[in-house]
Amino acid sequence: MIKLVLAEDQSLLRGALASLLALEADFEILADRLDGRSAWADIRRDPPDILVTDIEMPGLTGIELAEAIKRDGLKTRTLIVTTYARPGYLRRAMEAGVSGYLLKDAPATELADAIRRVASGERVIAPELAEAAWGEPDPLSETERRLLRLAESGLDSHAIAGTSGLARGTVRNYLHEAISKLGASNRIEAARIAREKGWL
Amino acid sequence: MIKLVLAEDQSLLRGALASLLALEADFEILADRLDGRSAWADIRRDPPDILVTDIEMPGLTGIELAEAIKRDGLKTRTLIVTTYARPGYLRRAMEAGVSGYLLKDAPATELADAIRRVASGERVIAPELAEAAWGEPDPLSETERRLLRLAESGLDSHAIAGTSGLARGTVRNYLHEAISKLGASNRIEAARIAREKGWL
DNA sequence: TCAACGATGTGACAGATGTCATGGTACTTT
DNA sequence: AAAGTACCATGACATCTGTCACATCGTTGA
Repeated sequence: MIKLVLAEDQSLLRGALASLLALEADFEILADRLDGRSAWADIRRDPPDILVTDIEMPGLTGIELAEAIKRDGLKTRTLIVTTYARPGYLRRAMEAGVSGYLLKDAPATELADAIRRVASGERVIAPELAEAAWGEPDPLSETERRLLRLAESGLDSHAIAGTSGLARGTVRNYLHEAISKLGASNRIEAARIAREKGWL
Repeated sequence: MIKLVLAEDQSLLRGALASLLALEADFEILADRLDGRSAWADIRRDPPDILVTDIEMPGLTGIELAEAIKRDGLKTRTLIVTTYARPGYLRRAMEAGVSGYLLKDAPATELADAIRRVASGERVIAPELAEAAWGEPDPLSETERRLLRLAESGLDSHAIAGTSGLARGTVRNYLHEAISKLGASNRIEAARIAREKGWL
């Protein structure tokens, strides 16, 4: 019997998956949660064999859950199920020691199969991503990432300086660095590129 | 027997919903499609009672499907199921004559219920949105919307002028209009606001 | 200790952007 | 016919942005 915990913030999908997986004779669903923090409480109390989780959730992200599991040395293996085919996400997930990374574009029938394979110790990566995993590494520094995020929301250099405690000129220097690293021609394009690659 | 067509581009969700709905004794799923165009072919050939559809899909959007159904006078009633709680989307959906608008945050059990209510002639709107429906109307002209979309991707005024066949100064005037209508302080913030409200 | 390095900051300049006044055309409404 | 309402355009100006050279300061490694 493979014991599962589900973490997914889209209720419709979570409910549908829970019903569907519950139909499989060899699965037992211990809990389904819509945020990372309550899922973590469940996992800690009674570690399941497999955690099936989204990445972007309120509270803790799926990747942070995987890191916590690794840190505490729990037996639980993590299977990420996400919308985003972004190399940066996959890279961070691998570093966090996840055992599987599927896309929500995958056919539903593949999920049960992937869960069984992960449970038996295999590693499952969405084929679309298998190669991209070894794509370019994230070139951004933490500061550049932080400022790019602020710029993305429409703040100007002065406002960014205010909220980040830097000088106006320094902000422009960092954004300039980000722009040139990403081959963009302005901060907007830079933010778009970084987001597409999963670096934001 | 309620005949259904499903249109949803996330295969995992589509598959899970199809399996789940197929379990209901009074539902019959005629087709499940991942793009608007092939769903439209199915609907035209043999109009179902209900179309359950996402909004953002390749080919045709769910709203465009609803418009096509209305235009051709088919008996099919449309139930939108989307991630986006944006007043603008809801407004456009209502204008297209949809019978229901649910969020993917809704519990899975609500979907079958909503389908039955729509089939019996009721109108079902996600409660979170019932009020927002009467929110501010979209203040943007088509041109402003178009240029805002281009600006959002990081093109500068010159590039936008090139791809849209306008003069550089005209582009800035339109963006200025959009910025002031939306109470933003630059084009980036304007694009963000418009997107959040569902006007982009 | 000293050099190297990274994070932060300044000043200057060209070019892009936001703002405003102004004017033209075409289409609709009254 | 007159007024109103998009739409398209130009010119001018202040401000913001992107770029670059250079300076400061603290930490780290040799």
